[in-house]
Formats: sequence, structure tokens, C-alpha cells
Amino acid sequence: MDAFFASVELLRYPQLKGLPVVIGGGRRKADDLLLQRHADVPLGQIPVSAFPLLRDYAGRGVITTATYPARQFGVGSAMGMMKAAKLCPQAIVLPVDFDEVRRYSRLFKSTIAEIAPVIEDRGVDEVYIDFTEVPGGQREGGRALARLIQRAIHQNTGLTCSIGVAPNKLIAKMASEFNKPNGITILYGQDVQEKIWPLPVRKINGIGPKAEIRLAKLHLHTIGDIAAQEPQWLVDNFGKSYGAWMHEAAWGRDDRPVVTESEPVSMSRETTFDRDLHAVRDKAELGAIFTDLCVQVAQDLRRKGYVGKTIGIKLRYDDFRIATRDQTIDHFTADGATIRKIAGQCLKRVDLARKLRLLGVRVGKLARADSAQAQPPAASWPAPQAAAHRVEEPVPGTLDLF
DNA sequence: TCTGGGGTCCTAGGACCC
DNA sequence: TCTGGGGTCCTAGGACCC
Repeated sequence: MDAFFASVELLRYPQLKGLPVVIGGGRRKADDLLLQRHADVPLGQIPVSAFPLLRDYAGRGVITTATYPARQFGVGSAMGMMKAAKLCPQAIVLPVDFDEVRRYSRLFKSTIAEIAPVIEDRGVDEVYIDFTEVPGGQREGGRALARLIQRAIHQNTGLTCSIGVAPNKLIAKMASEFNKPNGITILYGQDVQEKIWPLPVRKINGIGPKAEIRLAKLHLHTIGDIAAQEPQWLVDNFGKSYGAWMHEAAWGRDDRPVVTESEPVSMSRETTFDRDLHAVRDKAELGAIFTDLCVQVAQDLRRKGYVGKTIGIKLRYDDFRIATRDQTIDHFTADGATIRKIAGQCLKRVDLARKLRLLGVRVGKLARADSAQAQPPAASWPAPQAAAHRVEEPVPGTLDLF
């Protein structure tokens, strides 16, 4: 989907079309004020001059999405708000509306599913589609079906997307970026040399900032540079698995199937504080946030019907170092108090002298709540009363951080 | 006034078991 | 005078993606 989060907002506020708009940060006073002051007019009639600007933004956070006009100023995803404000102070800034984004996400995916049912979910705004078996899927190399999908999505949501068609997921993903927004790109296996090799290594899905730096030190900058290396040389420099994969990827080879169903591995909640907090000096505040995160994870688990048995914490220090601790317990749970208790024990095992900027709680080793695995083991005969009716011990109301 | 939140997968060492 | 060889699970960190 093209500039998905921003495009969703533009559906509500069409008056912002063509303007630099960025989405990011949490809901702020300015956003509430905007709605309060214009409670009597339709959203589409709120004057452009009433919207909060990036220059007035104060706080932490990153840009989630920038509209194409904003991108012209060099503003882009994952950029810090403060840096973005310097590049484009006149941009309008809006918070992410997750409910609305999820609603449109479901809508565009169900629209595709009616046309081509073999879909792999890749997050809120992206999917892989295997349309090998879709009638007419091979017409014009797939372009006809891609056009049909684009039109259907636009009809049902008012949103545009870009589609890449290729023999595998790796190349299709790269192709989808060739012609944005609202574009279609068809790539064949024989196009790799001409169309893919000149691209920078970062364009490969799986080569990130760290690998890019390591490759640059070896004077490898383009995908073609990687393709020209002996596989063994790549293995020697990047390890057996990653090195071999890199070579395959550079040659456009990828045999991963489109995976239509998957079970979640973990669920987590984390939050970056408005200001860095200290475990002792800000104990009350931190404790409240901590409990809240545990309760939210527990709610997420229950809402989605899962239980887990590995409970962990994550924290980010003021210097951005990250520490994680986790502990596996002997039974599955989705109980907030249990999660709070175990996570609290994990917290005792990390250095709390430094100030923290982020705290997170995670539950892993998930099972469906209704699965046999998730059930407590049957009590052996004679069943001890306590085991048969075991109740997780409650955590006292005053939750101690230490 | 740098740098979100929710994920997956991989690696590597140690415990533990057969 | 040496101390095997799997296999699995747990834990911590890190790269990467959307």
C-alpha cells in the first residue's frame, strides 16, 4: 500500500491532499484541540490552517509514514520527529490511528482474497500473492491481474498500491518498489542482470544497515558486486548460512513458498517514556507503567486466544543499549498478575542503575488457549485437591519493582 | 531535543539427558 | 591420563522487517 498510514488519514481529511503530511508520535493535545475546536464541522471541512505543524511538535518518536510531497523534503519513515521538523517544519503532523489502519488493512486484504486467495500476510500494509493458479493470472505476464487488483482495492478503499510481479517473492518485493506510487512492475528471471544488479545491496530484503556496512568495507556496493563473488568467499566473510543466502539472493534465486497461515510466536507491549526514568527515583511511575504493560499483554493474549510460558522484559537505557531477560515457567498463562510477577523477577536481574527510556514486556512460547498443550497436566490419581483446582497466587496490590 | 512499536529468525553457550 | 557425541531446552543478544 502506498504511504499507507498517511493515505488512510487523507481519506478523512481530503483537504490535505498534495500537502506534506507526516504520521507519527502519539496523540497529543494539539490533535485533541483540533477535533474539539471543529466538533461542529465535518472532518473534511476543517481548514488546513487549523492542523498542527511539525515545527510545533515537541517530543520523542519517529515518522511512521510521510506523504510523497513530504518525502520531497527528505522526510521519511523511521526518521526522528525532531530531525524531520528541521527538514520540513511546515509539514502537517497527525497521530497514527491504529484502529482505522487495521480496518483498512483488513479491507484491502479481503479485497485481494476475493480475486486471488493464496495470500501471505506481511504486516498491515503488505502481502505476497501467489497467483500462479488464478484464472487469467498469466495474461500480459500478470499485468492484467495486477491492474484488476489495484482497481478493486481502489474501489473498496479509495487507496492506491504498488504491485511487483515476478517468479519469486524476493524479486517481486524489489519489483514493487520500482514504480511507486500506484505502479505495476513485471520482472522476469532474465531481467535480474539488467534491472537488479545495478541496485544498491540494501534493496535486497534481508540486507540491512549492518550488512550494508560490512559489504561496503569489502568494496561491495551493488547487488551485482555480490553476484560476482564466489559463494565460498561470501561464506568465509558472512558465515555459512548468511553468505550462501546472499549469493543466491544476488542471483535472484528464492524458493520460499507463499505461506498462507502462521501461528504467532510471541506477543509484547513496550513503551518509550516521555522522559528517561530512573528505577529508584521514578519508582512509582515506572511501576505503574510496568503493571500496565503486563495487563495489556495479558489482554492481547486473551483477546486473541493464546497462552504462553516464557515471560520476559526488555529495557532500553538512556544510552540506547538494550537488555532483555526472560524466564520460562512450568505452565501456560495469560494472566496479568502472573505475567507481572515473573516479569518483576526478570527485572531484578538487570542493571537498574542507569536511566531507562523504554520498558517492554513479552510473552513467548505461545500455544492456543484451547489446545491440549495449553491445558495443565491431568492430576494423577488420587488427585490432590490443590492441584486440581490450582489458582495462580495473586500478586499483592502494592506491586514492588524489586 | 536524535533515534517508535510489534514482530521473526538466527547464533551461541550452558544445562541436562541418554 | 584424559575426559564421546548427539539432541533439546533455556537464555541473551542482535539483525532485520513492516
